[in-house]
Amino acid sequence: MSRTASNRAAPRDPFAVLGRPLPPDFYRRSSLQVAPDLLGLLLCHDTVDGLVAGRIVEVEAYKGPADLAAHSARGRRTARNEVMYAAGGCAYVYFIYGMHFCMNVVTAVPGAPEAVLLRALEPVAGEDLMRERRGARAATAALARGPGNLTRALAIDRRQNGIDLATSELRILRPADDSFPRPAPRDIVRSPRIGVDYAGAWAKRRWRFSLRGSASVSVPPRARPAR
DNA sequence: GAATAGATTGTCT
DNA sequence: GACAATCTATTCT
Repeated sequence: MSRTASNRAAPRDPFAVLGRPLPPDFYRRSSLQVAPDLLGLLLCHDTVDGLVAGRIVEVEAYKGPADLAAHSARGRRTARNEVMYAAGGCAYVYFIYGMHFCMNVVTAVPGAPEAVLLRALEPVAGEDLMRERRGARAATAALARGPGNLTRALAIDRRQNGIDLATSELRILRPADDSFPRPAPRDIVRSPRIGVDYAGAWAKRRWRFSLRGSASVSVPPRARPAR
């Protein structure tokens, strides 16, 4: 067959084998609705070093202005969190503790400052590159366990702040492979968010969502039973 | 196994 | 000047 014209014309899409982007409406909902729906999807980053992808297994919803744990609490709007006020579907990346980046998915409609923090992935592609970036000879399940480790394993930093997650080098995809099925509701665990004790009653809300049984979830969702 | 401290800097009061 | 949507190693029990 010599029908190479169309092949030549089509730009190579390194993401195509992994899955397809989500439609804009997926992100234009409350962070409380989007958060559990992100579980099982793929976060992928294509850089000069190679393509890396992981299955999202742990997230947290932040819903300003009411939510006092959110950067947008009480309607706070600064240069740092400005992108939270944009339309859902882009990345919000910020620097914390002098050494870590955290990545969020902006949700809801323009003007509603909501986001979902991505806390952990199970490696799916580019495991060697992830391990190289993490340095240590870490276990596979731990390569992107925890928000700081996730951004480091995927080489995510300020440069990705505000970019579109459907069209950029950093994307979220619905997996094409049947070996990554949509998680059943009973496999989604709700628990309080991590590291927001300063937010009082808001810290007790179970706005963390994780996949039951995943070895990559950062903090065991259930407090250890006392015995 | 649980608790603690140190690293290190952008952001906001 | 205080502190943060963290991680790791170390030091207790």
